[in-house]
Amino acid sequence: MRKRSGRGSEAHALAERIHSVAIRLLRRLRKTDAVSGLPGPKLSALSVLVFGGPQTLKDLAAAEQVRAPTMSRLVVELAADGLATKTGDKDDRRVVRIAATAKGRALLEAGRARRLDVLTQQIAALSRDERRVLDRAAEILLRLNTDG
Amino acid sequence: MRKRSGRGSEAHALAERIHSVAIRLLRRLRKTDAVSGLPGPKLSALSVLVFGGPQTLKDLAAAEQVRAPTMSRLVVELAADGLATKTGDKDDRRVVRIAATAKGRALLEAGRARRLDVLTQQIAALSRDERRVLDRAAEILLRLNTDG
DNA sequence: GTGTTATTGTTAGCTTTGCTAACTAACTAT
DNA sequence: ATAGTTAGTTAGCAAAGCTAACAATAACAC
Repeated sequence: MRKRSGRGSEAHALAERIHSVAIRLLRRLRKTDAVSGLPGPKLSALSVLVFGGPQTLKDLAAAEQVRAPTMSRLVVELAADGLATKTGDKDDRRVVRIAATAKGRALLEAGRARRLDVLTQQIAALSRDERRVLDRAAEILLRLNTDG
Repeated sequence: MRKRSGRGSEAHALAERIHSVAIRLLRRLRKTDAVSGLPGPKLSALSVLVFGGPQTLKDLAAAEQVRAPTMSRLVVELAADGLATKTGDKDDRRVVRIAATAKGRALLEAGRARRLDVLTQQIAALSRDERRVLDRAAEILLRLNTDG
């Protein structure tokens, strides 16, 4: 065990709390998957397609921090459900361009809204100051995730 | 599609960002599981045992927001690794009291530290103000999770 | 007391999502 | 041309979640 003190131990304790909160938050949200009809990872990938535009499989996998075979299967399943399309690239015939369909866009909005409904309402009930704190925290964590 | 405006849409957008950040954070942390030797959910259950003391299976499942059969299996596996023990209750012979072993306690600390090492270092590198924001955010989210 | 109901935990079997290893197809460079 | 690199897929495995069905025990009703 490494010795920790001062800022180190403080950072460690904070890391544990954030870790713990994130686990419980996602477990809670997952319970609504059955209602929304689309599990979290697919919803998340679809979201990247909708908001980030068409992507290659590689980029999509990177954006979702997942390996290529994992994303390959997710995309096959999204395509089977008519939520996304796979199109060969003209210039480089190895790559597959993946895009959300209109049905995918529609389902995304409905699905995400329902999945996040409780959380949305809870957040709406917070004070303006508390929402600002959450907003800034999300920004900071996003930065940490991307810097990697 | 429900119409959203004002505080509603703001809350919805914030909920999406938090959701997204949480997913990516945990995916990132999971990559170190192989190193720590113990996957996230087991580490998390062990943590509850260490910090919350011996528990029945039902309480442990509830604490981890997981169904009984899921926790049952996790506990069997923890016990197989010598990290936890299962003891029959004297008064009510249906219940099983689950406790962390010394080995479990030791591994918990080492494992969690390693799992959270990168995050800890990143947090330590933040400004004091940023750490305060994360701390408050964790507090708020914890409250939302528990109120649920 | 005896029969019914509720609670605790387990077993069996399914699903989803992640991985690595091994492969094909296609592009790049020497 | 030949070698190496890159994009994606396929196959097969493991972890972790679930429901349904069951056994054992406790609690309750009468």
